[in-house]
Order: sequence, then C-alpha cells, then structure tokens
Amino acid sequence: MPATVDEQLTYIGKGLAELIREQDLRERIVLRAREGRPLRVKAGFDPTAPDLHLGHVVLLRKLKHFQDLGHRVIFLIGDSTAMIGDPTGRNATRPPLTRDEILANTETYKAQVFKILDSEKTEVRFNSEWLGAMRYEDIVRLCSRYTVARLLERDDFSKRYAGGVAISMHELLYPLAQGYDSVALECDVEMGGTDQKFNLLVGRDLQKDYGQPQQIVATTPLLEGLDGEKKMSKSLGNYIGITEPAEVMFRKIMSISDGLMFRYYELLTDSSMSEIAAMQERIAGGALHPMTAKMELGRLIVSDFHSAADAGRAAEEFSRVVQRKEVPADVPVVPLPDGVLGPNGIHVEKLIARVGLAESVADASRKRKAGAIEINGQRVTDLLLPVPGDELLIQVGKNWRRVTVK
RNA sequence: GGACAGGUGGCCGAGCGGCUAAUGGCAACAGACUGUAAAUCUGUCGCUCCUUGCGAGCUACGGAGGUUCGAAUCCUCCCCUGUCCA
Repeated sequence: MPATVDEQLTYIGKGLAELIREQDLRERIVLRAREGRPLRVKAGFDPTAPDLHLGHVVLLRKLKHFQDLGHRVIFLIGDSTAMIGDPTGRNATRPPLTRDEILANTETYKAQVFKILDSEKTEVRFNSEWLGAMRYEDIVRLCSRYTVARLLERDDFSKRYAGGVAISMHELLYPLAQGYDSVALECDVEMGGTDQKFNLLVGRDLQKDYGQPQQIVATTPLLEGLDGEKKMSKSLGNYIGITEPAEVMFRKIMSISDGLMFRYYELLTDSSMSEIAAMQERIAGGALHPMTAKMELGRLIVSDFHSAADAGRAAEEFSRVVQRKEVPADVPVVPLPDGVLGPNGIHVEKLIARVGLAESVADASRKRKAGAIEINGQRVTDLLLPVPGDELLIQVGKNWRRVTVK
C-alpha cells in the first residue's frame, strides 16, 4: 500500500476526472492522520435504481481506493432526495418510497456494493435521517443560505432557464439537500460522477457557511457504454450489470470497440497508465492482437464480480461458442409447447415464438423468411418441419433452445 | 384569466381527406464479412389467424364524440406540454 502522502495522492488520482482541490486533499490527509482518524468519504445513491452496472463501478472502485488507504466510506442512500430526483427536466415530484421498498432496495445495494467495497470500512446511511426531520422553518433557513443566481449557474438550470424550459421550484432544492447531507455527515470528501460536480460544490459552500471545513470534491468520468458513445445506463441498454452471469459479462466486454477497451482498462482495472500505454503500443505495432488484449480485459473484469475460475470458464465458453461457433454449454431446455405440432409436422414460426426465440409469431415469420433459424444444424426456411426425433436444437442469432419432443 | 404553438410507431421527425401499417433518420433484429467488435453491404422492423400468400382479420397517429362512401389529416369538447400577455 502507498505510504507517503505523495504516493497516496497518486493512488487516488488515477482515473479521476477532477479533484477540487488537490492541495486541500493533501492537507486533509495530513491533518486527519495527525488526529488519528480516517477521512469520511461520501457518495450518494438513488434508492430507486438499485441495479448497478460498470458505470457505477468506476466510482465504487475509487471509493475502495480510499478504503485501501484506511479511510471510511459513507454510502448514502438518498431516500429523501429521491422524492425530487436529480433535476433533468421532469417537473413531477416522485412519490416517497415506502419504508419496505427502501429497505429492500438497500439490501439489493449492499449485495452488489460489497463486491467492491469493504463492508468493515463502510457506513450505510439514509438522508431521511436529517432531511426527513426538517420543519418548514428549517427548510426556509437552509434556502436562505444560497442564492438563486448561484443555483442558476448549474449548467442544466442555466440552459433550461435561457431556453425557456420550465424549472420547478422543488428542483432547485435538490442541490441544497445534497449539499446539506455533507454538512450533516461532516464529510471530508464527496465523490460523484462529473455530472454531479455542481451538487458536490454546493456541499462545499454550505459547509463553509455552517463553519465546517470544506469537503474535497472528487469526480469520476462517466463511463461510455457498450456503444462507445453514450454514457453507460440501464435505460439505454448499453450496460454491463454487475450481477450478470460471467458468460454474459464476458461476451458484452468482448463486444466493445478496440478503442473503448483502453478506456475500460483505465477505469475498471488496476493496470497503471504506463502499462496501458505500453499495451497500446504493442497493439499498434502488431506485437499484440487486440482480441487477446480484450480477452484479458474480460477476464480481469469478470474476476472482480465472479471467481477467477468463473472468468476462465466464461472465456472458454466465448471461444467455443462465438469463435468456433460450437453449441453453448448451457442451452435452456424447454418442452415442446402445445399447439405447434400438427398432423403434417411442427409449425416452425409458432415454435420459435412460443419458445422465446422471437417476440411474436409475426416476428418469427420474418426471421424464418430471413433465414435466421437453424434447427439441428440445418437452416430451416420451410414453415412445417417433420418431427426429426425426440429433441430439437434450435438457434436463432445468438440465442439457443433445446426443445424436448418426448 | 387571455392570445398563440404543439401532442404521430422505442426515439427524432414527415404526412395535413383516399394510392398510409403510415416517407426519412437513429436505435433494434437477422444474414454476409470478421479478430469479437467497429466499418461496410443486404434484408426486416404492429399483432393474430390460416401448410405462408403481391392472403384474411384486428389494432394504431393525446382522449371522447361528430362530419364523410372514406379521417393521422376536417369539426366539437376534453386532457397534456410549451411560449407570450395579465
């Protein structure tokens, strides 16, 4: 582990988008070390979306780095701020989650987050602890500490204001509430994605106003999704979920572009920047095949969420199925659905649809006519299929089914 | 409260009485190529039924009615969004 303050700063600094300010962090590390207590490092999460993906992992890994240096992470669940939702132009308030929903989501979070974080050095908190206890007077007082002009500096707000797009009052409360979290928790550091920068800075301002030392703000880059363009998000479908099976993760990693691979190496693995640069050179010079490098990336990332053995198996499976086009190991087995077997054979379109290889019979019809269906290794374009035996091995694109005819 | 603009398929966006299951782009899905991808090319891209065809039926252009042989397109009311005025 890094020992000197300089080494610690380098360790923290890798893969960060921005650190405000490095000098403050240096001083805070020294100060807390002298006091013999760890830094309190906060990151906030929305309790409505407990499905984490690699985009979140960039942040979690960085929090882990703080823990590696002996610091304390506060995993803050924004159950009160969830009622607002980080402003994106939606003008509705969201109904508060019930206690049960919050607890259930929290458990889901814990199961995922502690794949990365050290639970011993993590404090899970809810901002309803203090925000929920605020009275009207408290909220007015909090609001009095910030000005409209400053809130409008936020990129999102200023654009909307200039463009004549509505900004609801409650949206303005979000940065204040998040900033107040830092006051309540007396944070030394707050982390978030670059899109959080404004909110994180409000925390600094409020802390100063409340007579606290200002938190250091550290932002992580937004990880590009599988498409290599937009940020990774579940709603865009370009994500790798951290609870996905090893084979699925591996295959998704292998599908990213060569260029994106280096980005993933940087933000999702422990490889140093110089190692990554060296790899880039070897690939450019033809000494290393990009596919080999990507296979290695897949193994590294999958190992973080599954065992190394699982990662190895996933790599094997990938080579077999995708590269050598062999039959996958775990083809789902389903019985022949009712109503697809007529006197003259099996109705292929209905079969494909009922067995989940097409969205509808109409879709199955298209796939059949497009020549996408393979049964027992034979491309099938006929509508009716004579019953060949007691089992059908069906492939449509990347998906497989084994149908037992009995 | 008033004036105006607008709500179309997963998204963007045409259409403004029939030829429209609805141009085009993106996304998606299949096929070819490949290093796995990207790029490129090809095809598809509402649902159901029928042994499948330039087949039949159903549903669809914010909602409900209406005009018409016929409406996403015209009319009425309602809902929603935005701009401006008060």
